[in-house]
Amino acid sequence: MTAGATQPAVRATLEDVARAAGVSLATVDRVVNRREGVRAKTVARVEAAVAKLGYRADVAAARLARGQSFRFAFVLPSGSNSFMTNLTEQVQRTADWLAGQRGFIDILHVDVFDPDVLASALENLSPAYQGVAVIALDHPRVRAAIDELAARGVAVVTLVSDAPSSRRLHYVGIDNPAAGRTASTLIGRFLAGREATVAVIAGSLSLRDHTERQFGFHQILSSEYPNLRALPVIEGRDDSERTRELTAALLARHADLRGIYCCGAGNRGIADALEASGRAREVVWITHELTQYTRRFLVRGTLDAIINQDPGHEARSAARVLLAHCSGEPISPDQERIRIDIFLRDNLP
Amino acid sequence: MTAGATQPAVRATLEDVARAAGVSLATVDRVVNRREGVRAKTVARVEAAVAKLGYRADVAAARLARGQSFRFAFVLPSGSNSFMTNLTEQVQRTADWLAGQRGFIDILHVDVFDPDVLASALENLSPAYQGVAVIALDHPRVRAAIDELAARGVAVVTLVSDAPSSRRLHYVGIDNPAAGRTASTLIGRFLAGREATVAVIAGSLSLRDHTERQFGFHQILSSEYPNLRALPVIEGRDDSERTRELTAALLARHADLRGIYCCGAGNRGIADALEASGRAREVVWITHELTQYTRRFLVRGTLDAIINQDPGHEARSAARVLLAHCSGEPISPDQERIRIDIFLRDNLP
DNA sequence: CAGAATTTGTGTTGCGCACCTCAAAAATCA
DNA sequence: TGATTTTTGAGGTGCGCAACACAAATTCTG
Repeated sequence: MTAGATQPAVRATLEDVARAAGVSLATVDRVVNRREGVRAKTVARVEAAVAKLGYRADVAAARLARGQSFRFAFVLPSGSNSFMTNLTEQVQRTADWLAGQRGFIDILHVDVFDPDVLASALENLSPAYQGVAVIALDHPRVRAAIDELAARGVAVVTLVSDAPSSRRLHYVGIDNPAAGRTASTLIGRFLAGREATVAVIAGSLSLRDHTERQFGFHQILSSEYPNLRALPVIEGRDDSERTRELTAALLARHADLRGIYCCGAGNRGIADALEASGRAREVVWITHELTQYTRRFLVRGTLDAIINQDPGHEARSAARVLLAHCSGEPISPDQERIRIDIFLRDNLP
Repeated sequence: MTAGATQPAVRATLEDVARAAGVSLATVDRVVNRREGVRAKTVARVEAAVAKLGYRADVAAARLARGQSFRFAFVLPSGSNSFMTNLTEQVQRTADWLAGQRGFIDILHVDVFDPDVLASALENLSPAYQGVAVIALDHPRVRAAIDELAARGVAVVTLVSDAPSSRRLHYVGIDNPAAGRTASTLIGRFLAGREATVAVIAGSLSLRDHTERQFGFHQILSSEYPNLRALPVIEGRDDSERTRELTAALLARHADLRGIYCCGAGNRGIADALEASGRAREVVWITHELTQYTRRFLVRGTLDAIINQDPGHEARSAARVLLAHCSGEPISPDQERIRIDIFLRDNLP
């Protein structure tokens, strides 16, 4: 048995460092908090002592002494599909957790799909907030509102849907073109060289994430799977009934339809149409977001794979990024990277 | 715009609760920390005040006042493949993080594949540790060692590899049979009904996780894909060279070999053999764990999918579970559930 | 070398809580 | 009713650190 670097049984305090460096507490404080007025030589002495003792500030004590607290706003959609409901619940849980860390989250519900409404919600946000997480829209007014918040010193993170050219601090969400490519590869591989027609159903092509997904999807489909022919993208407006009708029409018109990629919501409509047509098993259907419904469709075999982003991870990540930024701490990029999950029937959580 | 429940600007303190309940600080303290000697009526009054003010103990202040610190041992394998190297690095990072929370992690390197060595390492562990995370072996002596630790009041979590019938507190790792089923579905779907032979390569069938994976794999293969014929499991001992030879022999002997599932290590050997045979593109190869090598094979197209467990998540989860247990806090199960990641070329992180 | 500027030391306060002691008040019992 | 037990209050201490004021020591300037 080999022991790794064994740590001291109890942590070193600022006083230990002061003693070891032969300086006073105040000087150590000046050094560790990077204040002015300490000679380079003394700084070096203190830093040597810090390194030697392995001193690390006790974050609990530091936060307590600083007495700082944080207030964040999460701007979420008011009209809600299953995914957004999940997300809201996860944000609520994150808020409970953060309340123990002197952080407060207010959840504001807004019609985030109307750029003007969203923008004015952001513009009229109470100045009490040090940070904002928002399901953004890639629209000039929204971008301007985000930039203005940033200019006021408010940390803004975009959640799930990005506003790439804005001055937001960070984007918490998946790489949507990559998600589309993933869907394409799954359909291409599952169809394994067979000649067929493939349909793409989006909620709306004015939503940046849907557009990016279908872009990635078509990119791979056309370059890697010449045997597959993609139909023009259909917009189901994330509405189940409308999506059902569109899907039924597609199935009726195209006897060789073997693949459906849905890059938005409205999955219940697709499931209904597929099951009614009796072709559920021969059509490879891939969609986004694990919900109680998509889970059921996947288990039943109507749905072949789910591409998912974990709302719990996203909520926590947004909170961590805001908190870290406001307390001047670094973030660890690979913990905050939101993965593109693929769920088959067998690896459902 | 609708506002959710807006929280008070600044948290309520114990004193606020005392004032609101019309009792003294000491009594509030007795109630919130569940000490003896308070009348039921008073308890109710205090709890009502707590609820009304939304009081939540400031974890920073509480930890500071309690002055408690924790010491955990992580028992990791000394001989190391890429996955274990990654895991060790992630544990190291977790240790850095935990050091700010009055938690200390010592990493002990042990030959975890020898039950006797592992068991005696656990038996001889310093009593200074309140918690242990261990890559377990499902073996009577190891189980006994874990049970003894648990009996001594040490919290034990198994990491990556479980010892199911032991008295460990928690298992941090994936559901291995489900991972095997996932691999089976991927190979079955990618081969899409074609008649073919499929090989399974394990490190060793005495490793519980490898056995469970191949069990799940065969379960689905035989029930769902009658067109696929599985060869007897081969043991590559997680050694690249040996695995290369075995794979080359398989390829030479079976002209209709179209699928390989590797549920252990030795992937470099498989890649070499596949590429040397010129059949890399026609054979569907699925393996475990994202490493620098498997990533390269996947991008190149030799490998078709990676089934992964996130070592960073596992390291942090183990630490969180130990910390929560030792401070009597609850854990949130779905944050601690380790997912079975599927990586294709397109959704690599 | 005096005087000014810079650097360092001493000391204090308070963050919110846990934990302790001792006394006072209230409830219970005989 | 008085004696006993139970419950409550008041108050203090310290955890490790940040933040500040002010004095002392050191260095630099003319």
